[in-house]
Amino acid sequence: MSKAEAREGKKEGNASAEKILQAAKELFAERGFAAVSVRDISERAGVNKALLFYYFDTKAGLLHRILEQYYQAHAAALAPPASEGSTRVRMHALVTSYLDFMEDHHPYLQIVQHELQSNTEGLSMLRSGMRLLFTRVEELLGPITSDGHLHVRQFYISFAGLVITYFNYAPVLDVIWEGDPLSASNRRERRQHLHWMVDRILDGLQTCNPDQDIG
Amino acid sequence: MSKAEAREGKKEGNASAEKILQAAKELFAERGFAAVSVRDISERAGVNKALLFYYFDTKAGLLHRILEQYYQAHAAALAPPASEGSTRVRMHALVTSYLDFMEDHHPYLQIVQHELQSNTEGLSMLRSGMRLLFTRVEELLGPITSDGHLHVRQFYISFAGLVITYFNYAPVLDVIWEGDPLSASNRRERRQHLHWMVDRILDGLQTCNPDQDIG
DNA sequence: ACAATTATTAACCGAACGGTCAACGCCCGT
DNA sequence: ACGGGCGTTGACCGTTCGGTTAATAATTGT
Repeated sequence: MSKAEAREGKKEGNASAEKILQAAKELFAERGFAAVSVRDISERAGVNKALLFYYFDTKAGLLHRILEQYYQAHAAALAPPASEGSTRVRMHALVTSYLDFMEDHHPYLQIVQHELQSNTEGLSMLRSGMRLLFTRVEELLGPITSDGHLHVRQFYISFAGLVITYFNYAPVLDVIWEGDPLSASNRRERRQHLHWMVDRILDGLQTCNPDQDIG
Repeated sequence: MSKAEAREGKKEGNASAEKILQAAKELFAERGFAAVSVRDISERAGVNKALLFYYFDTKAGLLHRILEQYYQAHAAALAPPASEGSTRVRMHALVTSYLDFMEDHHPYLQIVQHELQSNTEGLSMLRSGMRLLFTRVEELLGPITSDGHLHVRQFYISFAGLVITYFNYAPVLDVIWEGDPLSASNRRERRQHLHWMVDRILDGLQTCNPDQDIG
């Protein structure tokens, strides 16, 4: 066990460590892991550069810690808030909580997107986070899809894509949208559209077989 | 006009320049712009490092050139292949050609995703590329959506998200899929699902008003 | 009060970075 | 045969990188 790992356990809530984490979250999201230097982070956090290595062994260790926190929070946010109600109601609740988390943790998606392209060890964490959401969708859709679990994975990645892409492409959507795509009214419009999409998909699942051949 | 810009015009098809472009495409896609050094690129291309600055003024200029090529190719790929047929048929054709391009130009999406997070000038190119695809979707869906152009932008980003996300998350989908998500059979399964989604959405557009309030 | 532990700092390190430059081989028109 | 571009090279430059270290300030247990 390294010094920094031991430090994590004891002094989790240290003020300087928190400032470093916050600064690193922002910078990794803005420019990506490789484009951010430890000097950048320490300067924004207002602490000495060496402190970063005191609390987190390496620059990569800092990212690791950040992703860990986010995945934990994401898993908690997707914990069954109301396991009552119809599949349709629970599906809408799932999408809503997914959207809420994205809006409340803006750097999260950007860091994940960056991590997706650089083949680091962080991908294994992403996998386990994904598995959780997949399980939830499987619970909801598995019983009602025509051939059970075979196609749930398709719906899973489709739902995730519908939610994620809007935030992912927000920096360049301003040419199509009026004003900031992340403004309150535009986020509301997006929410309405997504819930409409969920309903159309669930309608289709109840009346059709997704196994048709089109081309 | 810089030396390298002049060079681009004259000796576009130079063998060494092409080797550099190819190596850079691969590496930028694998690790992202910031994580790749010009030494990495020149080594994979098998040429001297200084040649990179001879043909492209800077490392950023090289990325610029690559994106330029890809956007040109993407625009061409989405050119109206068959403007005949019903909205439904043309919509399926659009999704098909989008999928084709993604499968044929693997580094493209990865480079774009990286560019999306780093606020470089390259974003303006991304915007113009986006506008083209949006115009196409607008032609197809505008006339049949209940309140015209107001919601087309929502469908646009939704369709794009459905197509893109699968490739974007491919590196971590292997835990949910069996085998490589990019294998021929798995790509075929994804295509079928997407065409089914398109049909369900078009069904909904013809019978419903997307303006309902759900929350 | 004081020793021990913890937190913080400035100075420093070798390596790698993007980029420059003078020179060299090579082909080609004359 | 030879002079002039073009393509190519290795050696070099200043800067910045992630990371270390020894010393010091602050806090804590007794």
